[in-house]
Amino acid sequence: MRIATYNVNGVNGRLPVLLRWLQETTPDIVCLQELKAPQEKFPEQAIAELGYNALWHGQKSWNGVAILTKDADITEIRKVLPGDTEDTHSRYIEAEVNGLIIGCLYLPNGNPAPGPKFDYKLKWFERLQVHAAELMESKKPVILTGDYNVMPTELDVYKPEKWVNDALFRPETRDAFQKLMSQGWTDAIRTLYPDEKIYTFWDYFRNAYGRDAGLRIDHFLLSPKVAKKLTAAGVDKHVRGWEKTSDHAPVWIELKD
DNA sequence: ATGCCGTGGAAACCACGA
Repeated sequence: MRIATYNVNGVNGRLPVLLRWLQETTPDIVCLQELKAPQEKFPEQAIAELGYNALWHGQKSWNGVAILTKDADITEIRKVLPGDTEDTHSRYIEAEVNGLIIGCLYLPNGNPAPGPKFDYKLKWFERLQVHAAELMESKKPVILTGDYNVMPTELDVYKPEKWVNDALFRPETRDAFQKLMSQGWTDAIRTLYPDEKIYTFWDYFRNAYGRDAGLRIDHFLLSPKVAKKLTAAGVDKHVRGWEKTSDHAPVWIELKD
């Protein structure tokens, strides 16, 4: 079974790219972030024509997350991350698919840091830690995947020294990610490729993709029951080279049945 | 050192992204 995550950076603006990638790789479950579309503007029919059921939580202009399943039932568990009734951003959606719990997240960027946006990022991270701990305690098979907006280590940044004061790489951010990991989650890509330079995002300008000046910020966190089934993981890097493409590339894992 | 590109939405510019 293949599960993928993809920050599409505008689900309607990138629809041809999304559909082409879905047809090419036919993942069984897909998590999308940055829909940048209100609930009623999600391209449900075009996606259904490729055989995908969908749950989504849209928002006008910004954010927005979705979970797609190919030929499988999908049951909504929640559409908001618990812990702050004042939070209006569509950044989390969670569903059950064939007994598997899928949490699809778009963690706040947090720049400029320090400042209120960075405070929001760290608070969101704390809420994620609380919720992730509950999921871990449930002993169920759980996948928490999406755009974490965190480079966990220096290996995940093309020029670490240039990013130390950035909200995606500051010590507070990396500490929060490590604290989450210490609950017992497995970083799928880094576990299979402990020493390789692997990126999931390249800026649009300064020829970042051509220079491979990238970041690894889209992650798959697996609970122990899922980690045991992990057989492969990777990045569909070539998709970043397509016309009218997102600045992120899709990331995927393979699980044995 | 830098939003240099790109999106969506409103209004021919702005907020936002990493």
